[in-house]
Amino acid sequence: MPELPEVETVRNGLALKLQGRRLVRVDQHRPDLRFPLPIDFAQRLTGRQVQSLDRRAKYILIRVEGGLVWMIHLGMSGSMVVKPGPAGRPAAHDHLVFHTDDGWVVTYNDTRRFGFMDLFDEAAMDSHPMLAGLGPEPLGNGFHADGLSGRLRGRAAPIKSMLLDQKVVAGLGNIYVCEALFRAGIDPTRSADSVAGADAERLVPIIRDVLSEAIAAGGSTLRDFVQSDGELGYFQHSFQVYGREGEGCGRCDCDPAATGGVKRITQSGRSTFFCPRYQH
DNA sequence: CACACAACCTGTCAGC
DNA sequence: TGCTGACAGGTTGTGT
Repeated sequence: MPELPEVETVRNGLALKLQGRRLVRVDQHRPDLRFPLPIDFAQRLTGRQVQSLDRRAKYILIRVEGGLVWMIHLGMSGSMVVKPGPAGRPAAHDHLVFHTDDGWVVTYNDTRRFGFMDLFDEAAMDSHPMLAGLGPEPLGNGFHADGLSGRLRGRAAPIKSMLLDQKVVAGLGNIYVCEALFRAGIDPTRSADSVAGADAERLVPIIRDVLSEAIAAGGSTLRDFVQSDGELGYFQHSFQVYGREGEGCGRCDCDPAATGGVKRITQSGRSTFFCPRYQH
């Protein structure tokens, strides 16, 4: 499911219901997600007030009373859905259920269990292994052409793979990398090094635009992704290449029946969608 | 060090 | 209907 826009959408929805509320009960239905949950996770969260919700890359970082940070990563299939209580029977893969003092119920569901959570002291944030070493936020001031070029220069790996690397830029995933490279007319198989310079300069604002538009649309809804309020994001209707193998790309006037349209290839084990006639 | 690939886990869909 | 294989939005760890 979730790349930066989806995680931001979830953070927003959670903030509306959780900020300032106290967690009066936490039901934990299994000891682990992708990794073991911290010792006494549910017990340590119970009774604490939620202070603020932030996002870094694809992580949701929730400050709770007592100087703790509750970290959530949704993995591929995780969701946090908020509903008015009381809670019914947990559905399949409802691994954690959080109850607020004003009667809302937040359920973490994750079929594939690639997601994970942590709970640690605020002071340990900078050195947290999942957060240290992340690249700049693509929507922040720290993301700029000079910096991006610096990280791409000398790298032989394909630009597609480099942009998926969270150390290069934090928060992009398979969909938005494909879409950004398409909009920029950059062939995903080109070496990262060859994109440093003028192409990186064009790419930076395009990445910002794609992400901003997706956030404004409430993210993309694929398969079972739902926002925390149960609404559906609709940015998937704006995809120009992702998931559109064989269709016309809409930018070049090629006839998909004759040229094959959008192509799907595999790079570093992930599907890449692109138009070989429009992207060079 | 840089890069490719398998693994983690479950579900769905296409093809036979 | 049922089986098999491919594939799915991410990240980590291993191997070359």
